[in-house]
Amino acid sequence: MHAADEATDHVTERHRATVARRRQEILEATCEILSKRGLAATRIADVARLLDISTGLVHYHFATKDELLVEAFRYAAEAELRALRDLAAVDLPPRDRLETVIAEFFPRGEFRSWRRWIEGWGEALRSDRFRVMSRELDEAWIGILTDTISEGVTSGDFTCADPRGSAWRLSCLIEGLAIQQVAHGGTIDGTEMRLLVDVALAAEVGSA
Amino acid sequence: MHAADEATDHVTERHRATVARRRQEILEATCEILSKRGLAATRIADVARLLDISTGLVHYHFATKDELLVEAFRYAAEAELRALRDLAAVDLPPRDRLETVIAEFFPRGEFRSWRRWIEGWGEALRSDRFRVMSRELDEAWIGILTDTISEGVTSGDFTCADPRGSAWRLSCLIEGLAIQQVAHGGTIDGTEMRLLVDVALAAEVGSA
DNA sequence: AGAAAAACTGACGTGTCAGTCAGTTCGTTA
DNA sequence: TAACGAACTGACTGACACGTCAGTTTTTCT
Repeated sequence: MHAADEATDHVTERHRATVARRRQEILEATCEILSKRGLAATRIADVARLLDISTGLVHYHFATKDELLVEAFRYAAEAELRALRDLAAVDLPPRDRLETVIAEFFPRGEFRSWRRWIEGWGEALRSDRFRVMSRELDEAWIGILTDTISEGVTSGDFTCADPRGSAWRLSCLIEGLAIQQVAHGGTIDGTEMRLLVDVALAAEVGSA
Repeated sequence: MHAADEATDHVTERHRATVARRRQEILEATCEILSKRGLAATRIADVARLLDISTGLVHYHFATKDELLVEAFRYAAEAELRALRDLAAVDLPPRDRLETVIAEFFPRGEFRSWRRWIEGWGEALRSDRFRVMSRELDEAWIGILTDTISEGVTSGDFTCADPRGSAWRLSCLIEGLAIQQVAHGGTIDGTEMRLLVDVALAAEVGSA
């Protein structure tokens, strides 16, 4: 049991939360179980136990398990997206901003986020709701990356004929590398991965 | 129900197959169910029904469901790898050979293979057996790609400082794009994807 | 205070499936 | 042709987990 990481203290004030508060608690707990046990092995009973509430209460807030999972997934992904947007809005030279955004996207620590995404893709193969959500969020991320590159082109810091194409290539490259690191484990480590991306980055937007 | 695609006629000679033959039949049937219903929804009863045999017989050949799934996955992946090796061994100019190998790797048709891989990565997050297998096979593919590029460098057809690095980048790029196409569906189509890869390809090994 | 609504419980119904096992059929060998 | 073992059956079980529901506790409204 590793203690606080992405720490959100569940077991807040005892009893009788508002709907909004409870929903959020349940979503956060679900994300925690989700990244620990995985999508297939996540049970409503696990979520309930983590919050020390009844399984009935989970169903009181979320009609079906599928609804709970989609909502939890979206909850986590939107938080990440907000963080990314904030980083992209910081007032820094284009190259530093691009660097910051990419660093944030890179797999780190326990890979909680990437584990979720990898399982999400699998789920998206069958579930319309998952596919639509996963796609929307991924496009939002590509959008941020495209804008960051475009601004660098405008300011003259980058040389790039097709910012959107470059954004797609960089994004997909990082996704592929993340799979190697997170799912396959150890084939490629963080440093080597960073090196591979930096070469591509130089080819896409020109070197510093 | 679409009829023959990747056609292998199950329901061969009735009754009393040899162990080897039966195992193979079961593996092929499992692959079929796997790409139709997905990993999580694949039941031993489905496999049995497809072959018109009892569930007991499936367990007679494969002790546990997990064993069946790993073996089926490996069975399919090794077949693909053999096909890829054959293509890489064909006597063609380096650039054509690289083109052929990459084209084979690209998502096509119903994406059966890619669907399997995407689900396999999810499974690899939890199962050691899946992780090891998935990683081995992916490395084998990288090996083929690296060799193909290296030979082109030796022959003077390609300009590439780091064939292995380029192979990793190209492979990961295609994986990422495959996810977009197969899991997200429609964000990017085959033509656009091909274009994105061609630009990267030119950057990695020089243009024709 | 009393009533009504909201938040919550926990036991239970129900369906599902992996895996078991005692027994049957078939091919092979002696 | 008898015996033996490999291939195979299909009914059964044990466990599990989603979702329901009748009832309980707490809060809010009048």
